[in-house]
Amino acid sequence: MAHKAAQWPSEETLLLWKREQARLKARMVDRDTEAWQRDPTFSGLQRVGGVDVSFVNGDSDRACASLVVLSYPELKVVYEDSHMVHLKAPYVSGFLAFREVPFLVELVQRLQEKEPGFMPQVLLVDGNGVLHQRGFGVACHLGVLTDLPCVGVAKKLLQVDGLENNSLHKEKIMLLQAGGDTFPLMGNSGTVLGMALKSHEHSTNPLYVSVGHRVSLEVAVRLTHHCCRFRIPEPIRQADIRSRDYIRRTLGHPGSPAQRQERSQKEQRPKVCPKDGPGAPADQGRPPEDYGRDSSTDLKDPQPGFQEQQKDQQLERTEHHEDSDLPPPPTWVQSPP
DNA sequence: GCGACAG
DNA sequence: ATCTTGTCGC
Repeated sequence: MAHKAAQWPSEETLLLWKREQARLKARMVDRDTEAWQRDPTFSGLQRVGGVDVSFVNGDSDRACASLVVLSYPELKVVYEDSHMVHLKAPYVSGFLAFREVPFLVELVQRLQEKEPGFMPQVLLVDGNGVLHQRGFGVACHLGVLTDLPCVGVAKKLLQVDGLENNSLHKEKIMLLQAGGDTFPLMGNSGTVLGMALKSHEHSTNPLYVSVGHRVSLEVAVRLTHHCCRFRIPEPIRQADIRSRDYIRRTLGHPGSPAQRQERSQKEQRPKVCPKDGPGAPADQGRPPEDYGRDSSTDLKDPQPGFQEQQKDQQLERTEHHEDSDLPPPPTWVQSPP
């Protein structure tokens, strides 16, 4: 009995969600607040985090949430925490945070409690920041709730405030030459909501970078670019790779009975090396029901459009084997600062 | 009915 | 987000 699939939120729920976004938005800071952000070389920046949530096949509510921390500028993984979760809210464009953010916050809290020395100085988030229907995407949401500097990095343009992925936009993309090239995403309001970034020399489709929290757009873009070994910034890419890997190791392949060894949620190994697995503290057993917001399901159809995206991904596949392998990993590879 | 739709 | 093999290119 899989937990029932979430249903489409009621209008009332959507109203509450919008109100929550407006409330939290008042706390968002859209400028640089850290010393390293002012430095041309980001001197002082040592840890960059990345978060992602990967899903289980057809299950609309089972997923693996991952938080990784990479050293900067080496971009080596120094901390990892992957964790199976039960999603309670459906995906609704404009409300991604209500689906994923509770689990991302939990990952940050676990890090704060167990290895505060590994707390990232900035977090790259898979999704938008202020480039959003109401100027408060998941990167802003996570940033405000954790008070960590956050950058929104989306792979597709969210068409809001007059922004359109039309022929004009595609022309601008074609004009991007070298990795690091950008063009501003100006909404009808005249505000620059974000930047399209050619993140890699051989990358066709740009990334859409926007401010999440406690960072300027300029720094957000420069940092994102400096984190790209491939099209997707390494912190997000590693979080994605490891969360997907965790699912494959834990659930095995759907069609093979040999992999029936399903570890239930107890098996979640937090991180640090002490061979003595601390197991689950005691927090994930009973989530407060008054999550307030939840419900409903929804799935999107893939659109038969561009085939270029796969080109970039293939480029990554051909070379990512250098670090994609991780046995039952000891989470971090460096000594605490 | 048609188009849009971060992850 | 997820489903998947081969294929082309350096």
